[in-house]
Order: sequence, then structure tokens, then C-alpha cells
Amino acid sequence: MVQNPVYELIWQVVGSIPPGSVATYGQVASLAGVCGSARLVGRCLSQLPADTRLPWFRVINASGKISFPVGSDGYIRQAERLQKEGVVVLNGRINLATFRWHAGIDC
DNA sequence: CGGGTGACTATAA
DNA sequence: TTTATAGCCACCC
Repeated sequence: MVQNPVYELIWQVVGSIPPGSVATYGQVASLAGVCGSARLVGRCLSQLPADTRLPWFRVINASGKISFPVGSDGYIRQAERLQKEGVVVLNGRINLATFRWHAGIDC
């Protein structure tokens, strides 16, 4: 059950990230209208069910890396899915060319 | 109410 | 480039 209506918005934003592209937590937060609450996005994603259809793997941190310890289960799953989508992941870092995704950012 | 935590971020050294 | 610090916000005890 979700008490915070912002979660719905966050899910919507995450779901609107085009295949082959990625966005940062802060970016998603801004698009969801909660600029500055990147942690909220991370928390939101952490609550997603394992069988969710949401492309949570297209969300990474501002450093352009996967926000999981290298070698962890989550890291492996995310890196694998990203590469499957055509995103280049090298040493945990995402190719800057992948950040081409832009959307109306209201902050 | 206070303190700790985390799939964050910006800034400084 | 990498760490260290401080700010951030919702949630849990």
C-alpha cells in the first residue's frame, strides 16, 4: 500500500524512460515534482516487486554508475538488463552518450 | 519527539 | 580520480 501519492508519479516517470537510455535518481525526482528528493526515488524503487514491469534498471545515480555494490545481486541484474537494452556498462559506469534522454524538467 | 538508515547529490580537498 | 562531509527526505524503531 502506498500512502505517498508521489510514488505513482515516480513510477510513471520511470516507465517513460525510453529503451536504451537511462536517467538519474535526481532526474526522476525532478520530473515527478519532488526535486531534491532523489532518495525518495531510490526508496520507491527498492519497494518494487521482483516481477515488476517497471524499467527500474534504467535509473542510476548522478555519478553515472549503478547504485549497487559491484558484484551484488542487484548490480548484476541491473547491468545485465541494461546491456540487453543496448546500454554500454563499463566498470559499473554508463556511457555518457546514453544520457541523451531529455524531458521537460520542472524544478 | 529523537536517532538511525538508505537503489542520492553537490561540493571541497 | 577518489574520499570526506554535509544536506537531503521518507521511513522505522
